[in-house]
Amino acid sequence: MARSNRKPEVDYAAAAKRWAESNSSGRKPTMQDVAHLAGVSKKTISRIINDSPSVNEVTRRGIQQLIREIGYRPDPQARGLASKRSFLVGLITDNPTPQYVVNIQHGILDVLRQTGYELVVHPCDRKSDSFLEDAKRFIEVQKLYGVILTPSVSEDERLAEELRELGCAYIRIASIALDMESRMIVTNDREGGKAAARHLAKLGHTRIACVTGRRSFRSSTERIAGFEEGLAEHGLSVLPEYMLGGDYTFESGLALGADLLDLDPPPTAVFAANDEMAAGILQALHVAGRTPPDSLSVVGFDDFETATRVWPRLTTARTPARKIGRLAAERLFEFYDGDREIVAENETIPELVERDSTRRPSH
Amino acid sequence: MARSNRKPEVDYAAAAKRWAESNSSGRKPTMQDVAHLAGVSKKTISRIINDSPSVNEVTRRGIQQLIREIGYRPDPQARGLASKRSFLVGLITDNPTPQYVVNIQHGILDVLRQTGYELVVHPCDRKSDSFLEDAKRFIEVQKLYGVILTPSVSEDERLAEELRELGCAYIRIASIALDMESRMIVTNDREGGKAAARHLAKLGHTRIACVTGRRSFRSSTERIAGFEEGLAEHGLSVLPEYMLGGDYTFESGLALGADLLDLDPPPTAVFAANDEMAAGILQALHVAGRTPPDSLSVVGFDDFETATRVWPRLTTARTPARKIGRLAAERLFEFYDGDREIVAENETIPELVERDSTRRPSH
DNA sequence: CTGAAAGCGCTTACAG
DNA sequence: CTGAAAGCGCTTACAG
Repeated sequence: MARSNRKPEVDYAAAAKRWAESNSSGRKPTMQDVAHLAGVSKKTISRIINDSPSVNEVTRRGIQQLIREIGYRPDPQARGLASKRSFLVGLITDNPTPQYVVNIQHGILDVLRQTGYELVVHPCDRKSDSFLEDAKRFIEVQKLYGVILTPSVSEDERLAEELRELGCAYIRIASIALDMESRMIVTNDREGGKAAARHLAKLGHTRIACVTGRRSFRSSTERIAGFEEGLAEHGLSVLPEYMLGGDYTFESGLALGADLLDLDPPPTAVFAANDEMAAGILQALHVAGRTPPDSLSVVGFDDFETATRVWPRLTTARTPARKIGRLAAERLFEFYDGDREIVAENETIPELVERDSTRRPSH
Repeated sequence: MARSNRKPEVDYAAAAKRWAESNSSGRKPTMQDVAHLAGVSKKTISRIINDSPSVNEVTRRGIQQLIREIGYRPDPQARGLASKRSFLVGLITDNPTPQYVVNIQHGILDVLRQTGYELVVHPCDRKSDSFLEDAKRFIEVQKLYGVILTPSVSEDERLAEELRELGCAYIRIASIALDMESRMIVTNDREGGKAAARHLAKLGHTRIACVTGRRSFRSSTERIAGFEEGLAEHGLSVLPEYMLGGDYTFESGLALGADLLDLDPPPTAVFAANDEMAAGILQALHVAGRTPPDSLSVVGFDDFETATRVWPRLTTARTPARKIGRLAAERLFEFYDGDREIVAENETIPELVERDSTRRPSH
């Protein structure tokens, strides 16, 4: 049984067996137990679970095996207390679209799973007076490992500033770069707007309306700006009176959809800055007895469930929310690892999905 | 400055001032600091933050004020480490409807906000081999204060058993009582099904179809059973060949909606066990060139966003998800407080919302 | 590459 | 009603 390496003194398999036999009570092993069984100090076990490079390779392998066999799980609370940093990732959102939020969550969890980190959700109201204070307390008290921010909280400069002061890693998901590359996932909504415009222009539309989100939402201004750029490529533009201001809700789409019908001459197509408003426009048409896309083509943005539930099914620019969540989480961990090179993507491009809500203008 | 009570020895306001002056570095106060300033032991501070009754009232008031003034926040990690219980509530879900999940989350957070507890989300796949093991590790490693389970994981007896063995408080949200009262929030889907049946019967429908969810989903069997009970009150029933088996997805509704059109004689109304399938049926009708509810009335279940996005807007039985989440969280904390009397509701009744997808049969 | 000592900020168990 | 001591399970900072 000659070993090819030194350090044959410790038989880790036997140690595991010893533990199993002496632990009839089913007590969970602690770092102390592992250290004792392996004949090393706690510090060495600590180095191993923290992936410190300075541990003898043979020792490391053996102890990793031992850890697996006896089912040792480091206590996140103890680690947190000692290191002043928890194993929790915070997701701060103020986005009202459940489909977006849940998909982002799933994307983040795709990365967190099996890492020992958990996701703590924190919806908030950015307009509340205590917003900043609440967020600060949440981050500080929980000693979050890092935070992921979705639009529109991601656009809040004061919150980003606060995070930096607290020394908390964060990733901002937004339609344009608002921060250093290592802290951004950019969704490039402008390109999605462009794609929507090109699609309508190619179908032959010329009298085209827009329903925007609030001006304070960067995603909306980007989507609309992209749309206008795309139209301009074809020598087209949106007349000022065809530019209607919504707020990303279905209800605003429903109300503005009715307004759209009163426009003279009527537009033959409309681009809504998100699917919820596009769905509202479709419903307004149904209420008025129209059968879209007969007299009006409608393009949305996001491609969440709503897009395929409505009739006709929406042509829309897709926001790949789950992927965005995944990228954000990957970047968060790279950021913190510091020296590892950043290789993950940090940008997504919306892709236009053509369905039944758009067709050539009928005349 | 005579005080009406003994214990005038400690001037807490002065103590707070002293802290503010001596703490120019901005260090967060710890329990030790508070104890020192108040001239008591840590144990007394501990009693106060844990609402222990055995503290002198005057002392308690003064120290609570002191705590507020110097901004002391107990460290959840340290508390967790010492007490072997974290300040985290887990939400274990395997429900694919984002609108449900997000609303439940919001309901739970309505209760958790300002308590210091945080919500950790844990979507899972109940069919996975490692499901039970994963859940166990999550609960154990994080030392969760408690867990809230939504359908269908809430229906898993092995998981409930596991939770009991781990000594972890839990609340099951389900359509019927599956556990002791203190561990259940019952949604009574059966009543919703009944209401749907009565509505259709009153409109004069007699040839009525059903689209069910999977038989393994209790909510579906309850909804359908309630529906049949409601019909029976009016001497009606669903013919076996009018009973179609879906799986709660939009896609299954779309496929079965097409099948519905081939039935001879055709039904004049259909009850789908959730909105997603009802939306699928509506779309199948549109695809076939029908204009519901002309030839077919459709009733759904849930009243999530989808219900009002589709055309015609769905008549449906409402699942008050946010309220359900709130009740579950309230119950979770009562359960743990032990001796407090349980007064919160533990049951919700779906309410029928009448919209445009149902009308009298046309003949 | 490895370890001994001290400490993170609380609670527990006990004593009075 | 209150407190002194020990300990929860780790990491840090230092030393070698």
